[in-house]
Amino acid sequence: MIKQQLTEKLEEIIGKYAKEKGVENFVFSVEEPPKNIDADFAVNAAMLLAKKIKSNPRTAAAEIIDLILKDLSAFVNKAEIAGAGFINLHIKNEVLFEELRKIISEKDKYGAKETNGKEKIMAEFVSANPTGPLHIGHGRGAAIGDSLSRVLKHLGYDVSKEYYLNDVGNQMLVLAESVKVRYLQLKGNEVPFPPDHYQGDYIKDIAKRLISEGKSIEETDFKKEAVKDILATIESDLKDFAVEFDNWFSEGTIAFDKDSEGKTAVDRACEYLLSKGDAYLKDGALWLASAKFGDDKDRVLKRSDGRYTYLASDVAYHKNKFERGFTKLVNLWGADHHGYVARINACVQMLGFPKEALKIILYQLVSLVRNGQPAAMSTRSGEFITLKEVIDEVGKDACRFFFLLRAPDSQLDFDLELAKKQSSENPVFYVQYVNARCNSIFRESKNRTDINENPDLSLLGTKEERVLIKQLAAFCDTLALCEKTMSPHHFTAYLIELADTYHKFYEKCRVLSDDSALTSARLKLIEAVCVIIKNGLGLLGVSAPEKM
RNA sequence: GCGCCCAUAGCUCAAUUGGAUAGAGCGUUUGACUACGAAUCAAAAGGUUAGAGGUUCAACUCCUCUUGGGCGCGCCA
Repeated sequence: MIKQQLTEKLEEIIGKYAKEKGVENFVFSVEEPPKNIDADFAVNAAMLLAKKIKSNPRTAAAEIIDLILKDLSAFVNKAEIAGAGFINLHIKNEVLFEELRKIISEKDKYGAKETNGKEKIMAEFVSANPTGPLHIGHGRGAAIGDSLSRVLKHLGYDVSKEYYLNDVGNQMLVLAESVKVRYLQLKGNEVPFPPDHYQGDYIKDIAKRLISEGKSIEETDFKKEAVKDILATIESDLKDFAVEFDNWFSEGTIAFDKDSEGKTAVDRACEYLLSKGDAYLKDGALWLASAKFGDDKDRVLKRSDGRYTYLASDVAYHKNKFERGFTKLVNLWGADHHGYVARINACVQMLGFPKEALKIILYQLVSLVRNGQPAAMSTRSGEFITLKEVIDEVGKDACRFFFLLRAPDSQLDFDLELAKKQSSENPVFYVQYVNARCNSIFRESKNRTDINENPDLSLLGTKEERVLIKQLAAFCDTLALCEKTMSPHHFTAYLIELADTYHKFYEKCRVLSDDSALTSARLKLIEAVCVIIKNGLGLLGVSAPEKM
C-alpha cells in the first residue's frame, strides 16, 4: 500500500508542477530501483517532463525535489537526483512500521477492497467437453482462471466462476455410441469398436456401472449416463485441484430449452442479429457479419440444412452472460482457439458492448513430455495423461504453483519425470518453508513470559529487517500488477522473492534472544510474514502448512 | 500462402508493460548446523536477450525485415 499512497501524493504534487509548466495530464511512473541503488523508490517524472518542455531533466528534478521535501516531509526523509534524471526517494522508517501494524491487524483482509465499483465479472474457464477426464492442458487453464478469480475477488470485484458445458453436438452422439458398444461387448456380443470412438477405459467403466445397475439397453439414455459419470469425475478432479465453480452452464439450456413461443435462446440470438443487420442470409445459410467488426471474414451461424453451428450457441451464450448482468467477461482459452477470438469480439460489439467488455486470455498449450519423449494428449488415443494422474504424482500445491510460474503466453514443456523429481526441490516448498519456520518459532516462544504484545517496532533497525518490511508491503503492488495484466503469475515470482528475503533475514537476525524488547518486535515482524505468505499462497490456491 | 503466439544462463522460465549493472529455480563448483527447522544460508561459474536495421535521454520490451519453433485458417466442435 505504501507505493500506491506515495504515487497518489506524487501525482498531485508533480501534476500541479507540470501544469504550471504548461503540461496537462502528465503521466509518469514510480518504480523500485535496481538492487544496487540505495533508495526505496524512483520517479522518472523529470526526464519525461524535461523532454516535453525542452529543458534539462536535472533542473526539473531539483525543483520537484524541493516540492517533495516540503509537502511530503511526513513520508520522505531524503530525495536525490541520480542517473539520467531519476528522483530517488527514501521513505521514513515510521511509514514502514505503520504498514507492518496494518498487515498484522488486517490479516487476510490486507490489500483487500470491500467493493470495487459496480463491475460484475464472469470468469469462464476450463469448459472442457464432457467426453473424457481433464488432461494437463485443462489444468493450466484451471489454475490460471481460478487464481485470477481469487485475485480479482480480493480486489473487491464481484467475480463469478463458470464452466461452460458443451453437451450438444456430434461428439455427444459419438460418446453415447462409444458407451453403448462397450456395453454390448461386456454383455458378450461380438461388436467391433469403431476406431474414431472414445477409446479410454473410463468408457468401459461407465458401461460396467450400467450393467451392474441392471440397466437394459432400451431404457438407458447412454448420453445422459455418460455425461453424468464424466462430469462427476471432472468435478472431483477439479476439487482436488482446489478449483470450484459457482456455476455449470449447459449448452443444452440455450440450444434445446424452448420459451413460450417454442424458440430457443439460440433462435432468439440469431433473430436479434438478423433484425440489427449483423446477420444475413446467403446461399441458404445464415451468416454472421463479423467482418465489419474486425474478423477476417463472415461466419456461418446456421447451415443450409437448418442446423446451427457451434458459433451460434456461443453467440447466444455470450448474450446470456450480459443478460445476467455481467459487465466484464473474462474467457480463458487454449491458444489453439485463437482463430476464434476475432469473431467473438465482433459478437460482443454487435450485442452493444465495448470490446473491452470481453477479455480473452489465451494460454499456450502444455506439451507433455515423458523422459524426453513427447507424450500423447489426445482424448481419443486412450493414452492421455490426465490432470488427476499428475496431481497424484506431484501433489496439488506443486502442480498449481508450477502452472502459475509462467506467463500464459509462454509455451510450456511439462516433463512428468522432471515434475516428480522436483517434488522435494520445487520452489513451492521454498515458499511454504517460510511459514513452517515462522510457526516453529511461535511454538518455541510460547514458553516465554517476557513477550510484549505491543512492542516498539523501531527496534527493527537492521538492513535485513527493513528490506523484509518493504517486501511485505509490495504485496499490494503485486495485486495491482496482476489486475493490470490480468494474470496471477506475478504472485509466484513475488512469493519466491519474499521467501528469499525472509530466509536471509532468518540467518542474520535471530528472533528469540535474551533481549525481550527486540524479541517481541521481531515476533511481530514474522507474524506479518506469515500473514503475507498465507495470503499470497491462498491467492494461488496453494496451502501454507505450519509443519512440513 | 495468410493470421496469432513465442525465441532470454546448460535446462525450465521471470523481468514492476519503455528505466539504472537482465533475475529466480534446477543442474555444476566451494564453504556454513553442540541456540528459533540445513526443505536453509554464503560464495563462484554461466548472457552480444535468435540475427540485422530503426524509433528513444533510455529497448528483452515498440516498429520493419530475416531465421527458427508452436498453433490456427470448415456450412467441425
